[in-house]
Amino acid sequence: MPELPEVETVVRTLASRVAGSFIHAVSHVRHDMVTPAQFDIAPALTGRSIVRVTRRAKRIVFTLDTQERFYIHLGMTGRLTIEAPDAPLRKHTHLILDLGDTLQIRLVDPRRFGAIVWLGLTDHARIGPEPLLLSPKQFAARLARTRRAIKTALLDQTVVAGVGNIYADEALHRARIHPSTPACALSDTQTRALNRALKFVLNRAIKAGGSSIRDYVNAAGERGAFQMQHAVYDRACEPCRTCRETIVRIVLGGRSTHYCPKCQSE
DNA sequence: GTCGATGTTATCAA
DNA sequence: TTTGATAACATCGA
Repeated sequence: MPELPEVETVVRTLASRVAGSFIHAVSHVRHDMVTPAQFDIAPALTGRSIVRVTRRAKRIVFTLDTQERFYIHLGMTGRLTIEAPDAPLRKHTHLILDLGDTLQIRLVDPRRFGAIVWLGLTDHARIGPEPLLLSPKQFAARLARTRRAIKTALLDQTVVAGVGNIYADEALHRARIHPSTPACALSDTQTRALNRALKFVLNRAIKAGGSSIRDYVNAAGERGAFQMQHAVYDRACEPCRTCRETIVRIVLGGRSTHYCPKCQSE
């Protein structure tokens, strides 16, 4: 579900409501979703205040009054929502932060591919740069280092951090690049086009509140609308919105990949 | 009931 | 070192 635009939307809908809040209690902790493995997250959070909520790649980062931090990753099916304490408990609720009489933050994640990661005062492990802040030159240099298919390289979080299956396909279509092209074989013109396309698509998706294909909702429980604007993702066998050619679905690096054979010829 | 698919990523082996 | 395959999991639809 959640790639950079979805996570950004969750952060935006969450931050203003919970920044400055005191954490009264922590419950429903699913301990096998917590990293480090034996870390007891509840006492670390209880009695702290949330100073701010920010995004790094697909991670929702909470900074506490102690300057310690933790982040939540939503995996494929995670939802992080603001709820009233008396709201019915959804199945697969794996964390509840009690922020007072009227406010809770709840993590619901059926597949449990998400994670609750305590950082403390340490930094994030090494992941790639934010795609929205990346210069064409930096972008080209990172892509030149790998021979994998460009689609696969875009999904590698150490190359750029935050792009997932939807926005990789969408950006490649916009840049008119075939997803199987080796990353290191892209021309200067192509890497520049892809850099621009990636930023354009991500910014557009953020404006639309993200893509809701199935589970994704923002912190207020609302769906995104960007799926209405998808050029190729989840549109196999449908006509390309640019040229009317039929969109094709293939599997690349184990992930379904959608492209237009005419706009994105090899 | 079975099979294959789903927006992610850590881990392992070649 | 790099990269491809697999597993972690629940749910839905054919």
